[in-house]
Amino acid sequence: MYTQGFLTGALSAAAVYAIYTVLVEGSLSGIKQSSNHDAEFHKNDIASGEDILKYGVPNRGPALRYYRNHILAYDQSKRTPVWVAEHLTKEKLHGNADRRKSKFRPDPAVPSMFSSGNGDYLGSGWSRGHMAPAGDNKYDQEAMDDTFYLTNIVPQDMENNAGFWNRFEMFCRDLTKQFTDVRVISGPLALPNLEEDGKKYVKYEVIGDSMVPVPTHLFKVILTENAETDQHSQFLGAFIVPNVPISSEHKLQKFQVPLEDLERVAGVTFFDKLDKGQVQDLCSSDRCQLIPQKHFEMHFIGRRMENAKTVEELENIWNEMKNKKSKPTKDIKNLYEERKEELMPDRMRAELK
DNA sequence: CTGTTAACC
DNA sequence: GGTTAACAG
Repeated sequence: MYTQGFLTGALSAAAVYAIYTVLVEGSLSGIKQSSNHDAEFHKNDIASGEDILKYGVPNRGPALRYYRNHILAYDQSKRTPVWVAEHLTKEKLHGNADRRKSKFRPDPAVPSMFSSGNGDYLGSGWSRGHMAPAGDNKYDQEAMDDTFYLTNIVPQDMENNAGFWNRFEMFCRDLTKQFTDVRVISGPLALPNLEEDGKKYVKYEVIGDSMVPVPTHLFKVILTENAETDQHSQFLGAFIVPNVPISSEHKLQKFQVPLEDLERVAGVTFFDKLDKGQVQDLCSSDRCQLIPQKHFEMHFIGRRMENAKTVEELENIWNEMKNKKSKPTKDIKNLYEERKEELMPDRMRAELK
């Protein structure tokens, strides 16, 4: 397609035909055409793989790696995953696994020359973004620990990671409330950019001594189904999100793309064995709503209030929120009053009486 | 929840 | 270096 476009754009139709006849038919130079009659000759001419690969195949391709609760294809030349697949269920989202007990570290199974290190990310300006989220593995500490291997990590914009992408991951988890099975495949992309000279270039920063590529975009493919009900209704959505801060004004659907478009740029097909004819659009019926930014903020303000150790700290959180002009919800206000009462020293309480 | 940085032994 | 505490979206 590209070749044809290039040729017809640069040359006349007659010239194109001339080139065609030279290359394919060999009519002008008298080159003997190869035909099906020669097939046997070529067949015998094929070298034996045993000979060529006597000393093994180059071990540089994407390799499948299996962990407790996710599987990924790892690109050793980029020190990042190509894709990471996981299976979300309600059960896996509940438990006592604590991310504070986990540490980012290289997967010991990956040769160090093909692995990134924490030092690559330190001071780089980019955060270590999980592809399989830690929060999807509350049921098991070791499964959560697995997600902290750097094989599962890509350089990600901090605000994107903590904000939009975070809410995107929450959205995936919330889907388990409607569906028994949620399958998610995530990964980095390096997409071409149209530059001033009118040409497209793939350009990305690399960080640290390992030169870890900073993806221009991240993708997710989500497939949901209900095993319990007889209806085979499955829903699928593919998304490409730029690796930059994304304001809460943007809806998730803005980043939805046809699955094939993603597959084309990712160089991978997803859910190959799925009968796509039966599958419906995940985002139909208004199903692709991220949790509202306000609820998102209030959730963490609530957590901070619960952890506040002094009245001053509590007041600071309260005032900080007010300064941001985000009005507290009723729950937050109740929590504030509650904590205030709890943290109030006995003597102060006595003085009030 | 998502993370980083600074300080410490 | 590994762990802890404080901080930020």
